[in-house]
Amino acid sequence: MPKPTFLNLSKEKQELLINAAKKEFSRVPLHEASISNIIKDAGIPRGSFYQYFEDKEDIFFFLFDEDSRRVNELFISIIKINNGDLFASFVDLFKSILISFDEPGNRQYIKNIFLNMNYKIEKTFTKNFFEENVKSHFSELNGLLNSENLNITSEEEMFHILKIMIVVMIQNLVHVFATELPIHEAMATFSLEIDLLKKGFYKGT
Amino acid sequence: MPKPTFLNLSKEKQELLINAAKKEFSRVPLHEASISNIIKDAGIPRGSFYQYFEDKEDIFFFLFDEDSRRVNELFISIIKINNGDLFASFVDLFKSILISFDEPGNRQYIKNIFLNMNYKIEKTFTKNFFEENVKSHFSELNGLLNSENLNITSEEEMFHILKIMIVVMIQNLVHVFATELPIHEAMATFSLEIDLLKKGFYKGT
DNA sequence: TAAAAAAATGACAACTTGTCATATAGAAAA
DNA sequence: TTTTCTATATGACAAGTTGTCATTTTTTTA
Repeated sequence: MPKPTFLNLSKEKQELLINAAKKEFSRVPLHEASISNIIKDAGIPRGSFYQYFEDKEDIFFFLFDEDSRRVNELFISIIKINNGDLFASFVDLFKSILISFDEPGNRQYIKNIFLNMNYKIEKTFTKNFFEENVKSHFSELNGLLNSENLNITSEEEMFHILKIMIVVMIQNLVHVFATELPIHEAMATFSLEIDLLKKGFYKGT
Repeated sequence: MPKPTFLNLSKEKQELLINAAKKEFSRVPLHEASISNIIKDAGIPRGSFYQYFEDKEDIFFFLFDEDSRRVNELFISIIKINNGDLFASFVDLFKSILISFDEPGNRQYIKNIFLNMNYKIEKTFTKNFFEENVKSHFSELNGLLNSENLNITSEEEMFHILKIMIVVMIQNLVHVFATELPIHEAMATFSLEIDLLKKGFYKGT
């Protein structure tokens, strides 16, 4: 979380820093990013940076939390369009993220994030779907989704299904960003895996 | 990959370095690890380190590749015990890994790895199950697994099922290591997710 | 035993990072 | 409008890091 001092800054100065940070996080992943580069690019003195943020993780997660919140909003709207169809919604979300990857300024930034998707980053990404502080939010999601055709007996199972869908989607995204797989191939693979999840791995005899 | 010079070293000197590295990777995750600490602990001059390894990633993956190879061997033996039952085997593997986590020297080392499980680490872990250079190995796995009761129509689907099972297992492991969840609770959660995967998310109407 | 190749060594330049004493600006009080 | 107090800005600095490379030492080869 940025310190209050940062929030008191003018929008312009805030953006100056944000842009410099995004540029650095596009160049290299978080753990290789250099605060020196960010302040040089933003043209602010070193001491000021530490007046605004704890460290580079702090500014990184400030950016990323915003990004993942946007993805979540997108997901909510996609679910509505699909009348609560969980599977169709994930396929659409997947495609939307792939398309945004092809937008000019995003490519390296997104790639650096996904190829270094560790616990903390994944948790930030996922918590906007349903966690602790957002518990009420999970209910919102739960209300939007059509669970009629889902093979579940409790809300807990619904939670685990979502968890699995998300991790499978993330894994597919990582794979795409790592191998620069064309969109249509990525879509085919992801759809195949979603189908497997739908029908189940086990064939009762 | 270590340089030839390292492999020419006596086993004792190799272990000296390996142990120092493992100690450092137990203290902090890879990206925070310091070569200075490793060489100080091993009592070798700085230049020597670079004679043996490219950088800290190099020695990290030398260790981790060995670790994940051991896990794979374990997995193979577990499958045999379970007569090729994919689901039972994953549950057993999950439990084995949890138990090894409770062994003294391992705890922090394993935790640091799983909480920073990025693409490269996951790929190293996974490749020993079935990838490119080990393609023949996937066939071995494929031969061991009992696919009679699996809901698949091709070897490709089998590959995707394995991929999903692994990523779900990893996600559960990460969760356990992050929250210090007791083994029995972890087992319950993982079993529940495996059951969901078995029966499928979609209820045909 | 002399020459050539391989390995060991540690000082060094070129970076990092986070801190802190000091300077400056802004707001509140007198 | 001064004075006082508080918040912010600043950049030099200590303490650390990394990878390199000229030299020395050891081992092989001829």
